[in-house]
Amino acid sequence: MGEVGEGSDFDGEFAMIMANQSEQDDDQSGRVTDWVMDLPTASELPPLNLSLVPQELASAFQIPPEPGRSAMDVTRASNNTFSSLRRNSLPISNSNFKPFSPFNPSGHAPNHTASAMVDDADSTGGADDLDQDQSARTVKRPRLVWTPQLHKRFVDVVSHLGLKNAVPKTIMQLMNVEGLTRENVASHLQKYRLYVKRMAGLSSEGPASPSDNSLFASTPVPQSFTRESPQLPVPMSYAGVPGMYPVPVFGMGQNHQLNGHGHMGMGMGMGMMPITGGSHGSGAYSNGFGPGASYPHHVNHGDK
DNA sequence: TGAGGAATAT
DNA sequence: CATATTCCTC
Repeated sequence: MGEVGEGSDFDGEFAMIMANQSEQDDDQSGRVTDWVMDLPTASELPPLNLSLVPQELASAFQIPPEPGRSAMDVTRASNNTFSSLRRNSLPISNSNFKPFSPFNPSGHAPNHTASAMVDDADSTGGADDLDQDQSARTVKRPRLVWTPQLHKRFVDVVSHLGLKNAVPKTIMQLMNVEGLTRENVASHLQKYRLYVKRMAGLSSEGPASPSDNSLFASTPVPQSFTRESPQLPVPMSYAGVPGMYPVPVFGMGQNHQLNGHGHMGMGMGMGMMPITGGSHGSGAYSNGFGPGASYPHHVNHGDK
């Protein structure tokens, strides 16, 4: 008996990031380049238990005040949904909240939490056996859907890294979104750059096509990009709440091409919300989802 | 090797 | 069209 040396030692990076926020090192000598360390501490964590539903609305619908929800609960819920969406066979360990790995990114040894699992010491007779090795390999990931939220995070990270340092791997790491692969980011980045480039050329030129329903249109591109500024300190309070990272949304497995107008059914958003406290005028929106329709309409600052 | 990035593919 | 995958170069 004696298996599992490291209890929870998945991938270094992730662990590191989380460890940072966990540590109470207020050592901000002003040299910390890693804004990651800027992550809020446990005491600064946005109220997870904040009700997403306004009290008025809640009472109107007789919605009982949300039960105490801890980060763990939220995360767990997300994980639940997530896993059930893809396969539903991942026993969510309700021990600690951390970016679990629903599947491994690029062929990484699956960290066996080892618990109620049979230690398969290479079952020789597994010739035609059911390949339950669908853990990660052999199984194709569903298409990643870049929701406005995800994209927002993406833009935030990219803008903070600077166009120069914004490379897939780094972006992926800083986004720290479970399930996000380098390829995902690379692909998106490619398109994003294209968009930025195109926009830069038309900076203040050409009519803004009202058809800009593009995801990109929803998230303003940092001027530093369209422009050519070295690195203007564009402070941003990144609200990367450890433990409840936005779960990437996936579309349907394969076919389904969505015909021009009319929206497809699916509609699952992420359970995030308090990204960017809203002090900085970076994004502007903080809506909690964007499946069906969200952006086509401009933000209405409350009703006048 | 592995990663970035453009070119293709689906 | 939005992503994914491939291909090529460093």
